[in-house]
Amino acid sequence: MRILLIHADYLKYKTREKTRIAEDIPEKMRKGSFKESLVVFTAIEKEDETNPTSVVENAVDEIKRIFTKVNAKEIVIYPYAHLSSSLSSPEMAKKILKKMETALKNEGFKVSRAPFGWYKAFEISCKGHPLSELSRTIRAEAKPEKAVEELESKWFIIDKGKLINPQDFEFENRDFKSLVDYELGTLESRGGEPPHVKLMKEKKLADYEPSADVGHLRWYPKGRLIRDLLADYVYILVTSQGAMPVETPIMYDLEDEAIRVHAEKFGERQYRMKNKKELMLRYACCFGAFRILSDSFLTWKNLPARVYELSTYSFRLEKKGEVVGLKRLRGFTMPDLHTVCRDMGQALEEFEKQVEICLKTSKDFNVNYEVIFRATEDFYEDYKDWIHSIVNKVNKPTLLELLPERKHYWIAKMDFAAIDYLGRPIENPTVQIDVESGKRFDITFLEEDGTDRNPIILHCSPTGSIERVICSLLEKAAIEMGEKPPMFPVWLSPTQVRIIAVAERHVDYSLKIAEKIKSEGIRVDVDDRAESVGKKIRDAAKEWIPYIIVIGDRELEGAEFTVNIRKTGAKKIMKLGDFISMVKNEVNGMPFRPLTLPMRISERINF
RNA sequence: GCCUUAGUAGCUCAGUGGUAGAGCGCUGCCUUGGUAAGGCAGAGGUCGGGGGUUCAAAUCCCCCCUAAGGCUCCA
Repeated sequence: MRILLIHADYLKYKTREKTRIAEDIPEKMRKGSFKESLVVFTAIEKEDETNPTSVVENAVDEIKRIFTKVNAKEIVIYPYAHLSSSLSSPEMAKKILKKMETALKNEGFKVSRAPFGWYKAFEISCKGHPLSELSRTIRAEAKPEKAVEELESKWFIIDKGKLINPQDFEFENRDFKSLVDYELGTLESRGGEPPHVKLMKEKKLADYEPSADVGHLRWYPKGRLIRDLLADYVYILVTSQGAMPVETPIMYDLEDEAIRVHAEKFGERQYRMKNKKELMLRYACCFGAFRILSDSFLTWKNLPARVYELSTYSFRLEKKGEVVGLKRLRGFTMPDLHTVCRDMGQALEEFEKQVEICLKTSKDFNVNYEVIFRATEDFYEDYKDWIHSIVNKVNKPTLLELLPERKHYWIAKMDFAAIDYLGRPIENPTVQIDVESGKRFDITFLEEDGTDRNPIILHCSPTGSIERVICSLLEKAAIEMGEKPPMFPVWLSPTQVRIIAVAERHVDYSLKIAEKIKSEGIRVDVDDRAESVGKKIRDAAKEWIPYIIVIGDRELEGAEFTVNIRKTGAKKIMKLGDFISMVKNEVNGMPFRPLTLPMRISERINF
């Protein structure tokens, strides 16, 4: 709180016009006139909201002290926003100002208060003696640190239906051991920059954007193409499961009680912005989805109801030192599926389906996930059999965390993590059972018996953030380097087929073949540069292109092509039709988008 | 956010007080080639930004920005 104290001969004010945040006042408060008074211009600040009682106490003490010193006759509290650039909410300000007034009255002072939120004309005559103008910053006393001991989680490994103490478990798999060590805080980190950072730049997918905030990336055409393909992938995946895509705003008004409470739980990691309103940038799609659901008329017949949004972007003000590459960003894109469930039975059924789609993404990306199931102890006791059946679906040892009590909005969740080159987990898909938000966001549905109920809500991101998916793919490639040629899955490769024209006279024919391949829904380009064949092969390999076809005199005459297949390193002589079928078979069922770069690579920008 | 380290051409880096460098990439020319770098030439720099010390600063000092590593944290 900031206050400016003026010892005045007189103060006169008159209300002119209301502002949006004006308090309702009785007629007699519309103007005021005071003599020999201590006028306290007051601005209530953001930080006062955390401990208003203590701020009021401290302010009252200070005002009392000065009042006695200057020997004034009465006190006037005058709201004056201009003393601070970090104001509290108007509601809180009104509350605190009134509390100050009451507290001072209770101590026997003659106190008046000018109305809050009005444009006022005023006239003041300052006495001009040394103590007649004073400014003070009032703070809440430092809150004694809460000595609440955090209850510790219990950790187990579920393997073939048995609970095993992690210390006694015999690990057969590097990734799972890394995950367990990381979660239990015993991971010995090898250190070093995760290799995907270099790769994302080298492959011209993405780069840091120094002119934005830390942790916001620029995406080049190839990276953008991969992002779009992944977005298409998740869209098809969730809509095939009955999800309804929506789109909601990226920023929310903190005056909304439910949003504020939900946001406070997220702590300091929010982006906030303030002009007329105080707004927060969303850190997930929950707000938008919940607002749609709470404004909808839901009945038991509608449930389960699945609402999907790809958050381009979600914002989290991660600590600077923690932001790295594609792994931890301040602006990222996350598929977010919310499922409204009638009761726990339905929630468990849906949870199971969502675990299945999370596992499917592992197959489609060809990325291994290790798995953690987290639940409160109560939930574990009540649903032990169900948990074990879910873990069975995963079909490998799974880490189990049991929380002594509910800390967050969920009572159970399953997290899937890829493991990076350095052995650290990249948290990707997740499914969570939320028992809190239904009530908090006033989401209700009409039950069969005619009563209104709050639903259970599942949160699910079937892939984790798009950036982290790409991160996992690059980290996996880095791990495989040396053993085999690193590459993306063919359906995600920006260029799927590169045609190399041996000499200039082969370019026209190369382009003709390329057009044919392109018309089959395959991304193809032509290296028409005046470079040696060796050089062009090398460059294509550096781009991790899955298939390379060289076209020279031989191909001009015959009907067969030599194809370099990256995955196996094989050189195969094929007819064009057979080649096209082979590629189509490889990308079968996966989304397709055309190449968004010039077909002739001599025309390309070197990003 | 804290501690440590770094920032020189588009990229990777050399240069420790005295004329701004190399390789790759780029542009042009020569070469028209058959499976992982053909040859020659040229362009390209506010040496991260600002301030200071000095006759003279990429180089020494201070502040800031950005990045990396570690710590801590991530419903």
